[in-house]
Amino acid sequence: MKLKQIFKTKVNPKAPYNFKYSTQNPSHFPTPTGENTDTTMWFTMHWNKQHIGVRFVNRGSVTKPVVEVTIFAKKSIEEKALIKELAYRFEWGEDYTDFYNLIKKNNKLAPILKIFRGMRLFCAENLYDYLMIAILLQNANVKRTTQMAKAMLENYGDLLEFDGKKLYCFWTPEKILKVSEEELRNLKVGYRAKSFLRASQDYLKLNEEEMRHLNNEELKKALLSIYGVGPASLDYLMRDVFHRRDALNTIPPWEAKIYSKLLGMKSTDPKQILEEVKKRFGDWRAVAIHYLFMDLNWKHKEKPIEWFGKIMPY
DNA sequence: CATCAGGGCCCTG
DNA sequence: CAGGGCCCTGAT
Repeated sequence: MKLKQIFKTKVNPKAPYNFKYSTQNPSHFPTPTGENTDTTMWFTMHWNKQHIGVRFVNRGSVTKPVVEVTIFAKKSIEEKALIKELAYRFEWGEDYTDFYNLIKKNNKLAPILKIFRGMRLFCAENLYDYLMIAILLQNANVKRTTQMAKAMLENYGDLLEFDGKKLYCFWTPEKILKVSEEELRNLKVGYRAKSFLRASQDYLKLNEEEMRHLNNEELKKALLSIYGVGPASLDYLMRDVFHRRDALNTIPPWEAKIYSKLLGMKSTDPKQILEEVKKRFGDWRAVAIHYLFMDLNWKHKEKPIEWFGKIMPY
């Protein structure tokens, strides 16, 4: 479906804000729901029962941040509420001063701030979309995840046309619940067919807006009540969708190998690594690991790092 | 060529 | 709490 421009405005994220590193993540598997350059980002979302297209253009600098936001849709949209939502998802108002103070003397993190100061932990997706992504990631490598995501989007997503781009919008829970498990299985998503359906049912009982105000324990309980969400997906959801800085409590084996190297540790035991990360970074540990992990991924993208390529073959 | 570990979660014992 | 089953990929 073709969308038209509804409004264009400028926002000022709290400085320092690094547009490039706060709008793209080289570790993510490729999805046809968004596109990036270093200065522009396009993506799709659902908002007030509408499909919308979003474009960000960097019009400022790290110390004087300006993001031009253009919204495409069919019908009118209330500007203020949508900008507030985007500010939440992209952390435009967040203050990382305490984190920067905490790592001032850290020999691994302090040096990379020269490049990454002003990077935020953004998440373009809402809870439902990210839930579907979490299920796509389970028990699958990047190749398989990408293939399943493509099949699902082509069959149940909506193709939006705006600003010369054609990008898919995720399916809605209502839409997917009308599809049979067998039909989903035909897309080679395996047992995840059941997870998509049951997670969609569970999601409809929740209120994402209210969940943002829950404390960690309450939020954790609510998320674990969703079928298909276990300890690993929980950390991702808490960190990305709900911006909890301390959402690092279970480390999968392959991540343990990476963090061990990044932190200069001998052990690759997930438990020991978690203890060390807690000791060094406390309640900022999810952010700290994100900074280290992004540094690694960007370096790998520019010039492949052998040991990392072996663990993470994208 | 066949086999089988690995990955994250649910469910049963 | 341990362990089987789900569904594929990729290493052996």
